[in-house]
Amino acid sequence: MVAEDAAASVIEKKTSRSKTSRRVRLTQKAIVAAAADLFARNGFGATSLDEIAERLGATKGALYYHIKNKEDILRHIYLMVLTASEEPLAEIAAAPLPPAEKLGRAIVHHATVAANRSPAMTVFYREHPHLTGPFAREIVVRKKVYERYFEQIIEEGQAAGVFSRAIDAKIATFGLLGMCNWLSQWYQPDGPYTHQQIAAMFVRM
Amino acid sequence: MVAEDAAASVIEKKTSRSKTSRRVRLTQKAIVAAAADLFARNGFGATSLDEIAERLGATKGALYYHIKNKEDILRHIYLMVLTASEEPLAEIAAAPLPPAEKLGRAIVHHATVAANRSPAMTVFYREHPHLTGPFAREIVVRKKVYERYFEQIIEEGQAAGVFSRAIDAKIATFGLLGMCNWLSQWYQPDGPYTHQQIAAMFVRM
DNA sequence: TGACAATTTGAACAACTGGTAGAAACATAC
DNA sequence: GTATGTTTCTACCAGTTGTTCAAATTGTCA
Repeated sequence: MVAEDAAASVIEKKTSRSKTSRRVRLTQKAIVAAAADLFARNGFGATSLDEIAERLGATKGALYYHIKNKEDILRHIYLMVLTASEEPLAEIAAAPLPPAEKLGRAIVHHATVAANRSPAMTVFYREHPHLTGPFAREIVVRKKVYERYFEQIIEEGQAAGVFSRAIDAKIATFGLLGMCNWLSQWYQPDGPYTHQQIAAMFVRM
Repeated sequence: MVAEDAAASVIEKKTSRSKTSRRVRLTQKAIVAAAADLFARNGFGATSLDEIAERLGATKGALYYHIKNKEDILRHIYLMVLTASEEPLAEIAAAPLPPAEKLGRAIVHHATVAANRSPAMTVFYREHPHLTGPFAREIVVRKKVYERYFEQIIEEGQAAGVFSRAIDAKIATFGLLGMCNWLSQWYQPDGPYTHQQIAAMFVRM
């Protein structure tokens, strides 16, 4: 019944469009945002270009003026997430701060990205098998670089004697990232805690 | 070219099969296992029944003798994961142990499931939107029950004064589960650590 | 206004999808 | 051997998919 309602509203849009004789203004950004939402909800393989176009009040053919193909949309989602994640983390890692403070800020940053870009983030950690060619390899590399920042901060802390050496830095990194990434699966902005509060609890852990 | 090779090998199989006049023996278990692997790799929506049949050296039509439809396969994967997860955790939660020991065992158990049933586990946390009807609701409920066990153990520990009250039990649960679930994304059985060792490190965290 | 570029449409396409029906191959018991 | 029930194969259907493209529409600016 939800699907029927959605379909009905689209028909409404279409008829009102033909009345006012106005067409929709598409942008690459809007396409990527709508697609991220649908990919997160239904998966890349199960989302059709028709659905994406429908949500934007346009037709499938129009999409191809702004994007190369379906995978191209996915590529843009990955670039979006990466550009929002990498730079701030690199700054934190390079800042002249004690390791504990660095780690805290890094976790807050990552949790913020996970909470804010929720749909894109969900896609990011789900649909990488659908990326092909050199771009797929690039993403793997950049993901590893990203993880490496956390690892280095933890190693720094261990060398300085503020973090326990009982836990391997790699495993600790995966554990921390796992906690944060899992956020995008359950976090609701209108819940009892903000993502900053949650990040603070993670830091304490 | 990969697809062509695969197609070629199938033709080979078919001809050799008709030569030796032997057909494949299918079981529901084998179908579900093969499907879990493909779903984990390519996603539910992007995996066709032809591919599943191909991997088993059979044809699509034969699958339908053992399963009701495509979603039915997904249902079996979910039941597999749940039956392997629920009972042991319930036992741990009910055992007369100190909360710290309970939590440790629960984490080890969950990490073990995440590491062992890796493909099924990946599917479990990815493809729930493709479950429909009452079964979908049942899964949500059983997932929540599962999480509730962890929450209760933590609350127990907080009441006994062994765990810090600074962290909300719900958030702590999501954090711990996040760490473990993330395992299925990166854990390799031939890596430097066993899943027990990793679980032990998580417990220490 | 008119001309030219930017944008959208709508139809067509080949390939593929989940699902079905009935014939064919098999195993088992007699 | 035949008869019977189980399992797999082949061939097909109707619907959907990503992608292309000429034609139609809109925006822009002289």
